[in-house]
Amino acid sequence: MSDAKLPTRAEDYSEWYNQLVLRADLADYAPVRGCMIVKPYGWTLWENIQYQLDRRFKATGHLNAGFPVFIPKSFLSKEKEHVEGFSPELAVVTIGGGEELEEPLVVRPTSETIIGYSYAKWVKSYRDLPILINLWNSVVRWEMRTKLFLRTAEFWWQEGHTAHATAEEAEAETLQMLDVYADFAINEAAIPVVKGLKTDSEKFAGALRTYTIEAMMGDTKALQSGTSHNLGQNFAKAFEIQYLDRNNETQFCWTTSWGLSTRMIGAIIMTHGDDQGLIMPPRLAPWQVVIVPIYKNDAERGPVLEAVARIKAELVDAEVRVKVDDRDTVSPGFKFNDWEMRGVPIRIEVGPKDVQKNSVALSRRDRPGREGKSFVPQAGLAEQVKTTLKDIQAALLERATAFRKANTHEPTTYDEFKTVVEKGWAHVWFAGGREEEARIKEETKATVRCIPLEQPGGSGTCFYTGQPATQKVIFARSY
RNA sequence: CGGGGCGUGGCUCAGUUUGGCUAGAGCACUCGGUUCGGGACUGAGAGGUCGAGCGUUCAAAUCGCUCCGCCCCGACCA
Repeated sequence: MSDAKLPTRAEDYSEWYNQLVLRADLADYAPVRGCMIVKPYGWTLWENIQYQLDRRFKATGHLNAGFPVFIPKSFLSKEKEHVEGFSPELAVVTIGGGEELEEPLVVRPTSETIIGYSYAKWVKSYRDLPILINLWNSVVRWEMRTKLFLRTAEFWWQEGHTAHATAEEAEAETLQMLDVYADFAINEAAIPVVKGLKTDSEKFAGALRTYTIEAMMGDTKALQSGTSHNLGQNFAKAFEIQYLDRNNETQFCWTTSWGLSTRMIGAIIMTHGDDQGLIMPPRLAPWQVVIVPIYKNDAERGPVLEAVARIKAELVDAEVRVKVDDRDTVSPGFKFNDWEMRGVPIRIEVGPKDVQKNSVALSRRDRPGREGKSFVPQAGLAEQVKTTLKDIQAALLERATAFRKANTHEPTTYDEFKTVVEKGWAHVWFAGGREEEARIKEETKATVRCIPLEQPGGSGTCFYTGQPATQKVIFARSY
């Protein structure tokens, strides 16, 4: 497991990340190029993410459904931009049951097309609308360069697909789900995000508009952490999703789609992790508390384990997710480092002295070393733990927000801009288009992450073209 | 697909330049003993077609050719 120190983030951020994912036991490499195996500890985190998203989807009227992993190849071609966007990264099945297939099947890279096919069958009348469906599944995109959780050939996600009678409704849905993502990121994952609109060159293939939540990672690069697309009538027209309105006139639907993936796990790692390892936000942590029993001999062992069992039961009653590390084969010191690597928010040590004094040692993962360690009475421990978990959750969000603020700059010239995007975000007035974006990317590796929904108002001078600009955008290097 | 690097026990690597003894080390693993409040110590043990194939040679991890795989950098991306 964890036998030595991680490289520090300053030494080699990429290597820090790679080793952490493996050593925190989140995931492993698969025998298939670019694919990953999500291990139980990582999958439990994903389940907690799923639960928090799913309850929000349900609360906004969506239901889950299952759709096929195979999509007829011809479906992909029906929407022009969509096929252009996805063709290069498709996995295609040409043989089934030993026979060459009449029509090759694409392993779904996303389900807009097969959804379009189905919705066209299901929608006849304005009374059938809206359709509000979400899918929990995995999709495959044959990526050139992969990195665990951030970009793999197969990844797990949810994809919501809705169909509406009007453009206004579709836009409202798109923005509502963007809000759901932002609320989830901020309040569950403790990751501050910027809600914004993607530029044309960054939007989803086939969408009218793409909205995004963008987060700053520990190396100041940006990570697109969730997207919500207003598909307009593009897919409705390609798949003939039509209905009769109140006036008995045929209309095309307006559709949306929105997704958030296991990439969020990468975001959690890179937002909160430190040189000791992971720091799990308490609300999503697989284990919120780990209890390490400490004893020298059999005489001490009994009473200690008895106290541990009692404390565990109290925490479980208080609905705290708690793990007792009763491994006899490794030392307490090893366990401390191991669980710090894995990011458990609170560690409780129970030793002979604690048994005598009815106390425990309680350590907060967000404050390493002595500073985060205190000795607290066993009486009222459950309440103390719940309060501390809330504190940690708040502290993580606060720290990440301060970090983002400290690394977001407002350059006004291209020279300043070039320096700034080496090590942070640039929040700038911008009047350029596709061509300017491409040139800036070429020269600085930075791209427009989004046009934030929250705008200062007024106008300014574009840092690049010198033209008057009416909006500020965020430029950054990204994953 | 272009440029660079690397393939030796589970992992990290030494050995390859200059071919030559039974292919080594550390970590991890198994069994025993002592330990246990910040990554324990010790004794014994198990584990290797040296990425694959062909060739050169008395002799190949080591030299040559071919292939395969992985990593890094670029072009593409939730």
